[in-house]
Amino acid sequence: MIATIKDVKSLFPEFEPALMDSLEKEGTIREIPAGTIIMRTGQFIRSTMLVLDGLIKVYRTDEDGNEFFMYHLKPGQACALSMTCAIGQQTSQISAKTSKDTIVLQIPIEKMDEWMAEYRSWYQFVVQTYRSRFDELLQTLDSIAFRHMDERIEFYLKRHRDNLGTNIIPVTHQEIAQELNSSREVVSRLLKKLAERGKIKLNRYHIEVLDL
Amino acid sequence: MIATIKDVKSLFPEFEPALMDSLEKEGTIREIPAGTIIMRTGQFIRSTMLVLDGLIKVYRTDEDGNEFFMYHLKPGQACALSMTCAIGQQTSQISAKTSKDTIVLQIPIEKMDEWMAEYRSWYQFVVQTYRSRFDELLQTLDSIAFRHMDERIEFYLKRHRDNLGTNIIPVTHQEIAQELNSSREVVSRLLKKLAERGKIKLNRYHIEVLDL
DNA sequence: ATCCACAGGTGATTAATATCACTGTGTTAT
DNA sequence: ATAACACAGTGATATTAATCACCTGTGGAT
Repeated sequence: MIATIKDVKSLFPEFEPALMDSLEKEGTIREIPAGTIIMRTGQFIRSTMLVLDGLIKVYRTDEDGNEFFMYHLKPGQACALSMTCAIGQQTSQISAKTSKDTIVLQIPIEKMDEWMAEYRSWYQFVVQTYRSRFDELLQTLDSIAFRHMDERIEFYLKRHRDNLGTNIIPVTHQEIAQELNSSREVVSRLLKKLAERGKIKLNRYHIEVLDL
Repeated sequence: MIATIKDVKSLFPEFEPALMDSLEKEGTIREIPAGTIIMRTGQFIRSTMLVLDGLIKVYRTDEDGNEFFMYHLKPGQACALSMTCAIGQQTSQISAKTSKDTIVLQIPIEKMDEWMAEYRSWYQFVVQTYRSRFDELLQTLDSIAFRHMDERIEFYLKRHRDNLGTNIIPVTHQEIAQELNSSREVVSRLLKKLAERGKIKLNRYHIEVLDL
């Protein structure tokens, strides 16, 4: 436990000491195994989360069960879900799932509000979080609005490489297809072309990024 | 001038009196004719804006000059641009353009920050603004990710009807095509089908929404 | 050893969208 | 009045993506 509070300090170096104390007092460390669905449909959020370790995948779902990858939450980032779920969505929803074993610091939602007035560093962090989530969502929008499927797949792989911190992306063609709202066959064929151009190496259960 | 401050009161009824005073002291009323580009590419933002009257269209552009409609800003809403432009975008950018003659209250960006700590009602407004812009962007993402062009056009028309407050949408097929990143011919053909199904009525220079 | 589920490869076909070429029809400028 | 132009309609064709059908290979589970 001491160890994880130390982690908070190194992951969020800009937090002021008083805020660190409050975090230690009010926050709860939660360990979540890989593959756990943290959030599904428009369920009410009772807490906000700081990611300390691991990786969380945030995606959009529609009423027919289709999915669409939005962005990852990495250590040092906050779950921006609490800001979106408060609004009543009519058709589609947001879901979140751990991509790795993940450790989060859970903070009661009312503290989040209190601290905004109290701690300048918290305020700046929250605003920064809104901004960067918004910006990432815009990049996702760009890729789907302006790019063809092959480029979207490249973008998908780049993001995963960067966020996973490794060139080995453990993902099946089926999963990519789902998260880009395409079909496995299309993804398979386009991946093959990328492999032919030497950009990636295909393997069963994972893809190695060579040069993107 | 007195009239417009009154407008602020009725458009933002939740603002506390002290905040209203500050707004009157620090804010500048600016009148912008329809069709003015307020923001282009990632230019630095020096002020935030409250929309008092009119309508602002916010859209994304890419390096090839393609556009993509994101959402409208209506009276009573704030320009969320200030939150996105701070981040250095690499490829794409945000632009904003007045769809009607528009009146905004311009606020120096540093006040925006100061007031967050000072006025609870300002804080809540800003957070609410982030949330609703995010939510609208998600709806835009949904329509492009999960829907075909005909449904996207319907969604486009619905939004415009609601935000313009009239069934007469003054827009050419070419403009719709641009904002959905499609082509005029495709839009024309799909609009014709919508008209055949009695959902809209086509006219030169404008479209009348009948039943969507 | 056999069966089965799942990853993935591939050809054939269809659907959606984009592009090209051309037409007509009002508006505006000269 | 007429030329120039922007808006819009439409057939033909091309491209991109989705769907269908079917196949192989691999790694359990029994």
